Amino acid sequence: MSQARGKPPVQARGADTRRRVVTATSELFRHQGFAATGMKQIAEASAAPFGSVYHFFPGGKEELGAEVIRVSGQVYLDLIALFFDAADTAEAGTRDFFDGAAAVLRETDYTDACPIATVALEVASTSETMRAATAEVFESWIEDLTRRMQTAGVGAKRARELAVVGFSLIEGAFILSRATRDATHVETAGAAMVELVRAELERVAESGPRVKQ
Amino acid sequence: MSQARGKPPVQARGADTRRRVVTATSELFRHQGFAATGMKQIAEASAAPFGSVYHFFPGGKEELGAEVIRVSGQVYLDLIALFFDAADTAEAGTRDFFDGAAAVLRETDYTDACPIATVALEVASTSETMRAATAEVFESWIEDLTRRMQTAGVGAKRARELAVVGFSLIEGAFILSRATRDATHVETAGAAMVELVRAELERVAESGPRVKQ
DNA sequence: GTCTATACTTTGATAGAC
DNA sequence: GTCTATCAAAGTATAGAC
Repeated sequence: MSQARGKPPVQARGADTRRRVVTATSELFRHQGFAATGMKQIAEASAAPFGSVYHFFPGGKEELGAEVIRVSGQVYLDLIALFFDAADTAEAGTRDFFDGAAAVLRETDYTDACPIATVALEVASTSETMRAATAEVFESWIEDLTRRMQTAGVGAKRARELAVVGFSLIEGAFILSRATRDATHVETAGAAMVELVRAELERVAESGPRVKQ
Repeated sequence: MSQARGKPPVQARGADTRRRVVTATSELFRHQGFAATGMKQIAEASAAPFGSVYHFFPGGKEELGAEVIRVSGQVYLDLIALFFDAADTAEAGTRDFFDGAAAVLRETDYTDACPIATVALEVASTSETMRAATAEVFESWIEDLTRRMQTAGVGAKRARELAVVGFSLIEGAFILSRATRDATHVETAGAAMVELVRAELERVAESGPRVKQ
């Protein structure tokens, strides 16, 4: 995009390699975590020369890791948008998102849950730069969910509480479902979240119109 | 326990070494996870000779890991009992447990949350024996919480749902709080759980007595 | 930008003296 | 049961030819 005209696309292939490295690393992180993933394994999975990995990420594993966290965070943000924008209400969006997550979990043999939760726990007390990256991503999710709740009519403070609760429910249920290989836990957590959202919207519907009159 | 009588306590000192290895490994796992923890680091932290680690755990890192998961699970089960048995109601026990967890998180600079969550995510798709160990531990927690809810008067099905929701809330909030270094998330999740328990107990109080009359 | 070779460290694990 | 020495393999990272 930034090289739309003028400069020749000398980095066309390189940019593609970089993207492949990030994508492959993201999958490896989600599947086996940060510490268990080696740079050689990353190069192999990316179908990229080993040297290229360090060419694009001179900071090594930590720089690559932080980048992967940010990109994965954006992808998940887009996924949230996909579900909630397609739904008629915040309640329906919540339900569809949890049910969709449970379905994906089953389809992928319980490997495909949160792309960065494993890494987040691994680096929380061991790498300040990566920890900060996970914190930024999680905050962006919480803020997005908060905005959606507010749009649905929920007050700012309560909207953020619901966002934190929704995040916690799905992340915690992911842990339980992956460990037990039983996706119904995600559905149970989803049902609880849907009920919380429904109750809140009902409360808003009762007190909100009163103000408008 | 299996050598309560007959055999002399020839392994008295050895048993102590073994215990130190398990305890030290548990702390290392909680702090930095499974893959990032080395056997040599374990020996050093345990103040045990390297060879002794393999003497007690011939199966290597995986056998030691599974043992650590089980022991940590039991310790946490005792912690649940400590809080809930001291509380007058299930609602109070829930509140105290979440608030206590938040306090510990702050006191330990956000390292001391769930002892096995990091490992559980790491091994979920990479080690069947360790995955099974985490599943067993999580199930024991869920069952314990379910029983406590039932004792408080909640029906079996709903009691298990609340247990799953409580587990998910605290585990998910742990991820968020460790990443952002902000323990209020655990308190927010706790408040939501307390409200769910309170509402359920209220429902039971309204419909339950009717049966008894 | 690509790719190979290599430096250096650390890993999990084993053998064997004590 | 303790402790040291050692192994082969894998880890991260770098240098340098192309």
